[in-house]
Amino acid sequence: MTDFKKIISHAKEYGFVFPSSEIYDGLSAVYDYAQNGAALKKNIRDYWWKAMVQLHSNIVGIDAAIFMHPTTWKASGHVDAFNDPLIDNKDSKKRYRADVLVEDYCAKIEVKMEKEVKKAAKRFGETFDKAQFISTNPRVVGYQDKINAILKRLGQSLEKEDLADVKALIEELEIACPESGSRNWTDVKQFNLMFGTKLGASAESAMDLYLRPETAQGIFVNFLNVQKTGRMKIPFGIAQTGKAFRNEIVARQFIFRMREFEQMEMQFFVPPGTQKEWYEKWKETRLKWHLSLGMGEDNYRFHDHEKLAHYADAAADIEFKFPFGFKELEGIHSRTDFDLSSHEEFSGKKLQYFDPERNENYVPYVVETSIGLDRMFLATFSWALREETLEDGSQRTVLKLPAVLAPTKVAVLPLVKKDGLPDLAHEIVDSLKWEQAVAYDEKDAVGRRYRRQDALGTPYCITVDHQSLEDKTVTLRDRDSMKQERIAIKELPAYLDAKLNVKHWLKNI
RNA sequence: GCGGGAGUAGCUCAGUUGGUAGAGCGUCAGCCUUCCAAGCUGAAUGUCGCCGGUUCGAACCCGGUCUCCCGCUCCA
Repeated sequence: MTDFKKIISHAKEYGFVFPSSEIYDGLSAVYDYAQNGAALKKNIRDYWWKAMVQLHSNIVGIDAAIFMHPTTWKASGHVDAFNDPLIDNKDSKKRYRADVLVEDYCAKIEVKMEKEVKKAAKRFGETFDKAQFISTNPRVVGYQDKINAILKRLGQSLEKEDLADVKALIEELEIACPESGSRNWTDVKQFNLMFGTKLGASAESAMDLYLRPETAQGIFVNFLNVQKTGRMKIPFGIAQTGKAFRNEIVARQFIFRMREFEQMEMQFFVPPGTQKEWYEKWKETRLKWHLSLGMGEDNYRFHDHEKLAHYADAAADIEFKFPFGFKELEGIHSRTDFDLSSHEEFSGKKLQYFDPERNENYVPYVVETSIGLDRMFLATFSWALREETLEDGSQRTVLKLPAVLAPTKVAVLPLVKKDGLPDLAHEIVDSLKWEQAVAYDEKDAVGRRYRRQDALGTPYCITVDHQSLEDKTVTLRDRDSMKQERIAIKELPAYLDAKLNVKHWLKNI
């Protein structure tokens, strides 16, 4: 594994990833995919789409808009979950969610209250009436009233977005930083992780909108449309790739966490009660997809969530060993019927499926697979980049991308640029370009051209020499082994197809 | 958001006590034709991140600002 800085500069130098608007000093946590990066990204996307949509007769793909009706985000829980009031402690420099600080404070009172109840239980023994005690003991009632008052005030302040009062509450309760014990707080600031924008050109008639923070909701709101028009029978899936946007407080680590990013998602709709087995099945299926690329079993691991999001009854990540450690690459979530039920509630429309086998209507349960395309790009790119020391002691930089994903599959190189070799090379380019991404290069010594293609991740180089003119054969050089073999020009399409066709890569999935 | 470090050619980096910029690699053109970078000749490319200040004079000193990296924090 190469060091992270090297990866970033290689991505820039060889036309994979550029900082956005670089001539204006860039834009924080926004990057552009360049000529080779866009090709690699597209190949990853296609590889996913083929595995998920094309190879599954019961999964279809859609492309929902980035803008959605604002109520969508109320139903999904994002308006609440992605809106955090945060406060910093000036001494410890730690940041907390202001509401959590207050809630933790209440939890402490509750602990005291329980102690009181336990003590009483001991004292009264058999005759202890717990409910009676809680509702009549003045000290316990006092605790309860206090908790209720605090939470009520917190709720109201958050509702009104009265952040000054949230701070006042923290100060009045004399809540101290758990780390430093200090009560030296900053003001409470509201962080909204969703990007807001306006629909409508004139200010008065404009409607507040959000750029979608996840693509999943575009699938949920279309659930019934797809089910009916596609005559889909449960279990079935809807897949989608597309951009999502999050106003991360800290977005960093190159393209790992960007404010604008692309997701590849599939929501799989199943009968209630069967979600657990489908969850396990998709965990396994998705891991197989990753392993099919040959980037090493040891570089992946599952991480099961202890703490679950508001919509999930089970969740796991597939983590990949990035240059900065194991990090989330893909999530598999059992989302229950939370989303569809919530959309039913907010829209007043039924989002149910009639199951002829069960002879009943129900809101399906959902198992989601969600992978970050940019993260997959970074995983692939960082895994592939190597500095190799060869047997003769010389060095080479090589990008060992899985061949099926490489931006350029074949480079055709005339050994020298005379004697008609370029003409034959161009003929070969023209014959191959319908099936493969092909490059042509005649500049510099052929060894140097091999190294150039190595750095770009091109898996095969075809060299046209003088013998080629006589017997219509060329040499074919393999990027990883650097070995060459002589092959007839007319055999090239079949040879390349055997190495590069997606079906050979995905056959075990 | 806090703390630390850094921004000079496409990349990696020099640049002395302030005197208006260099190297290596890469790129381009040509020569040479040789199957694994670093042969020869020539060339292009910089408002020294940006703005302001001090100074006769700023890549260098001062202030501000933007961006990137590391750690903390936050997030799925």
